[in-house]
Amino acid sequence: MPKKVDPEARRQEVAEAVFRVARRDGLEHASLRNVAAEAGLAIGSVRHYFAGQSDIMIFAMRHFVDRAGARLMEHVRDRPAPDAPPDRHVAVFAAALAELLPLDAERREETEVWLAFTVSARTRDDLRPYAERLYDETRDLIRKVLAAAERSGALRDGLDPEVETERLYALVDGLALHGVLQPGRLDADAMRATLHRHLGEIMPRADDR
Amino acid sequence: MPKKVDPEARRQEVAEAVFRVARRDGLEHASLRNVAAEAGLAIGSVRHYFAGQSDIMIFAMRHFVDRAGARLMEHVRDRPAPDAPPDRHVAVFAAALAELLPLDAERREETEVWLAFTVSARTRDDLRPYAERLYDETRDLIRKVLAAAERSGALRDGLDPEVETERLYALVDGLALHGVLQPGRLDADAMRATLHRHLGEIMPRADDR
DNA sequence: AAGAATTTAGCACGATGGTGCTACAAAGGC
DNA sequence: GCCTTTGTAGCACCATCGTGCTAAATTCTT
Repeated sequence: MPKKVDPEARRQEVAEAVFRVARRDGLEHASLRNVAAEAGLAIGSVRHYFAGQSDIMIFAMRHFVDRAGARLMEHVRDRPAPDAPPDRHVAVFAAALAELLPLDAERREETEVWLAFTVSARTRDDLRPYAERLYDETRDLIRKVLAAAERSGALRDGLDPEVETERLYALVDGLALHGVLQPGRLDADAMRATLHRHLGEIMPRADDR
Repeated sequence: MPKKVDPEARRQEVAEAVFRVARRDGLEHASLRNVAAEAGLAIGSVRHYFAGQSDIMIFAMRHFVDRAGARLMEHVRDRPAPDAPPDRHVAVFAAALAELLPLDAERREETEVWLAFTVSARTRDDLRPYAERLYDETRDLIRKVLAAAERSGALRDGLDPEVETERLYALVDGLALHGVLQPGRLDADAMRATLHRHLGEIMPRADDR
């Protein structure tokens, strides 16, 4: 037998190459040849682990959604003790939401990949299920953040949970979109300031202006 | 001479064909051949009005930005009399911002095209200037909306204009993004409700819940 | 009616893309 | 040492794409 190779690890390496190409040149340039070159592999080698080109895309997107989704779920676990002061809660909420913004290099990369895939999925049936899953999971995270805020007493009274969920979700994704598309006009500090402004408004005791 | 043809009108027809292809199949499928077929023209015919493929893209995006920008600017003109009641002002603001959301078929189409171009411009130097222009113009519209709200007395006191501009802008674009990418999960009413919720918060007298 | 310019049509070439298929290399079991 | 399995490499084919170029069709002007 040849070199022992973990096929799953190989596939993930290829997926990483897809991400790099998508970020640098756009997802439309993630051809078999370009991806193989980016991964430092021969075309035939890549094809040994994937049935075809669309399988690469599907795997890459699934891999991305899995990773991002898992990391989001960690934030649902790592919530502070119920009797912690509201300020502490708000800080944890802000950290969870910051995970969705391109605030540093790593999260910028992830946001760029997210945008490429999620937009592509609009016109690609084979990718849409994963985009929907990520959308639902993210929305769920935000809903849970708001629910936790309410339980901890940090949240303002009289807010409609559904509307506030969509409002916060839209705000975060809008910031992410702007941060990725116009990096020169919206830097990390501005994104943070905007997010904190919003949180300060719906969680008045944490008004940190 | 052959049929008298207005070259500019022809170019715009081609641009419209680009929009249709981009919405249906994605901008990456807006090839010379596909666009020509969509426009009901022969390839050579299209090429008579454009120097090359990238010129088509550039013209199409410029055409889109011009149209969208002009329509946005109309809303800056059509503001109510300064002495109109604040509620009237808020209604006008909401109408201006609704122009940016996929609330009906026409604006949905426009939002889909906007997303395709604006995302593509991230990795295409030749399109980026137009994306930046549209970004700036839209941000300006929102800044002006907030400034007008302040003058009319509808806006809450003590708000930072820059932060509120970015917050409202991110909210609107986030809603537009979600509305276009997840049409089944965020309908027009939900978008309207979310926008009005936000406006009601920063313009307290128009609280329409 | 004739000529001329504009518009339309399309061939041909090279580049790039996905994919079927074959050939070779490597390494563990016998 | 040999064979079998797994991984690597790549050729060949067809489709699509942009583009240079040529040719035909059309209709206005004279």
